[in-house]
Amino acid sequence: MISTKGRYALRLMIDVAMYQSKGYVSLKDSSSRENISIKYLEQVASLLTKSNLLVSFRGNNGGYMLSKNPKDYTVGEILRASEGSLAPVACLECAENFCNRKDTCSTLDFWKGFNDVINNYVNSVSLEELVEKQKNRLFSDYSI
Amino acid sequence: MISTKGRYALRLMIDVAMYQSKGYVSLKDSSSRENISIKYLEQVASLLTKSNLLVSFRGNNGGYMLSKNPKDYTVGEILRASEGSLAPVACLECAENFCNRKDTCSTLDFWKGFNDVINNYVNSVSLEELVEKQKNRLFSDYSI
DNA sequence: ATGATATACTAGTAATATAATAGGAAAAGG
DNA sequence: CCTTTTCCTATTATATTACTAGTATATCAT
Repeated sequence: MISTKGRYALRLMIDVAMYQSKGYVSLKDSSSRENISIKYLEQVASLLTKSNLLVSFRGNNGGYMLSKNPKDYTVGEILRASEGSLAPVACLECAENFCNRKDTCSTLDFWKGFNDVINNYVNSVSLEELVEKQKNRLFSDYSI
Repeated sequence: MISTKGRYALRLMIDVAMYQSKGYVSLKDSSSRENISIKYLEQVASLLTKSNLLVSFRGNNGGYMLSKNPKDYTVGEILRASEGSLAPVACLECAENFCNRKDTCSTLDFWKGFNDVINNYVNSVSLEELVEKQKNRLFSDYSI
């Protein structure tokens, strides 16, 4: 289960991508558009900035911008920066498996396959795809 | 992240499948083979029994057996019985999405795709596959 | 300079979930 | 009747989640 950190991070990245054309996007604006507590969003933004997925600028007219083109982000890197590992079991979190059952475990291969399927999916979706979909949704919104 | 409930449930199902030829498999035996607390394994077994994935028998020479052929179980149903939903986000846990953002959410399609990928994988692996792999591992174990 | 605005960093906290442990009741067989 | 086993409920220590709060620091407009 993905926590609010990862979910908010993804929404923030999409929001920044959609509004950064006019300059740095402040959390005040993002948080009100996305209905997320600004103080909590600060912590999420901090994770993304530390991982160099966002660039921050302090002070008046400050805020955040993307560090690269939306097409060059995968959702996977955004989720891993905010959530930590997406591994379904602890023994697959880092490259080396330290579990002492690893040579006889009846389920390890299954979990490895699961881990691969998860990472293949999140790495196959780009931020750009989500941003374009959302732009189309907003432009074609003829509801009252 | 899959919790101990789901991981132990899967190992228990494999263990029962491997040893049920001689009759009901007791948790005393399974727990010592798998190095899992018997009291905790009781709770896991209870979930599987309530979902009719295991059949229990009380008293002397009692224990658990599978309710059907190993090839007719998917890992998905075992994990869902023990873990609950495997949905990556709460709004996809039940058939109807009650989230009030569902019509404008920029990330819902992504999460739906994620949910599909997860369920397709866990539903594609049968208990039999894991049991056969484990049997081969034990038979070909020439280590001291 | 000063004040408004914004991020950066650290600490605290209520609620919930996890991973057990514990005790006893009920069933079945010898 | 005694042993073995599942069944059921309660308790608990620890960790995680999802925030809230406060303060420091940077930037810009006036």
